[in-house]
Amino acid sequence: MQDVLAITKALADSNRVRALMALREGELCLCHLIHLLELAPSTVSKHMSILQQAGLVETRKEGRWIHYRQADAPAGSPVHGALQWVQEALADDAQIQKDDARREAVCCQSREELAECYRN
Amino acid sequence: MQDVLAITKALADSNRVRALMALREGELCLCHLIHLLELAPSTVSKHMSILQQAGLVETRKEGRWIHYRQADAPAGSPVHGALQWVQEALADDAQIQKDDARREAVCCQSREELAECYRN
DNA sequence: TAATCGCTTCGTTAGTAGGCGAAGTGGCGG
DNA sequence: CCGCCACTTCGCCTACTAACGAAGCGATTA
Repeated sequence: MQDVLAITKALADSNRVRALMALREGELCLCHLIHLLELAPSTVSKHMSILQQAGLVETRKEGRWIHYRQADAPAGSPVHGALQWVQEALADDAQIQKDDARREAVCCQSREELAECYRN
Repeated sequence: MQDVLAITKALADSNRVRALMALREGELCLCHLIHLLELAPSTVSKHMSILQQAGLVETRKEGRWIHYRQADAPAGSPVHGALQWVQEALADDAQIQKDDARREAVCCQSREELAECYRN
């Protein structure tokens, strides 16, 4: 029960759902997600931590960057089912499509542009 | 997005999940659910209203009783997918199995026993 | 038609969750 | 090894949510 509730609670916030959907087509590091969601670094970090606790997201450390990706849980597991469900349910969502476009732009930004969010 | 969030928020509370799972094998009226969850009538009413708003449950009015049942949403819809997912994820859950046993007992209770929750 | 029944709505209270900025942590580069 | 960079943790504030009892509402029963 607790693991299921961790998943549903993680999915019960629009910013976390947007972040999770942004990871559909490959991994992103935190600064990408900060730009995508337009929230403070500490806020996004907390959101990703909640997604990770629920098992929906995994991380990969590369130097001082942390790359987030959707978890590749075994088929039939609650996490796998939840990821399948949310992606199918939001395939045509307007906000997600806006984010997809923005994701492209953000990924093309230079390291300097991405780092601005930490300095201001 | 909003409809998906309504579903995940509805599923992000253990009492609502328990109520929803109790409706797997047929409809129940509010007094049954009150006994099952051991909460105040107003609280259970609110929970069921949230599940209904999310489209996860439907109601049938019969006299002064309101029977709740799981929604039979079309296959492929977010609601259908969510119901499938939660039932698969919690098939072997300990709390749900306890509730299943309790459900049997509650359904056998007389109308007087069921009505006590409104009087005390 | 008056009383009762099953449920809902209202108002309140306590606990939780999301947001931010400031300070802390650990890995890299100069 | 000193400072910087990407990220996390902490402390605080605001807003929301779950819980309850009391009062209200529509439908049935007496």
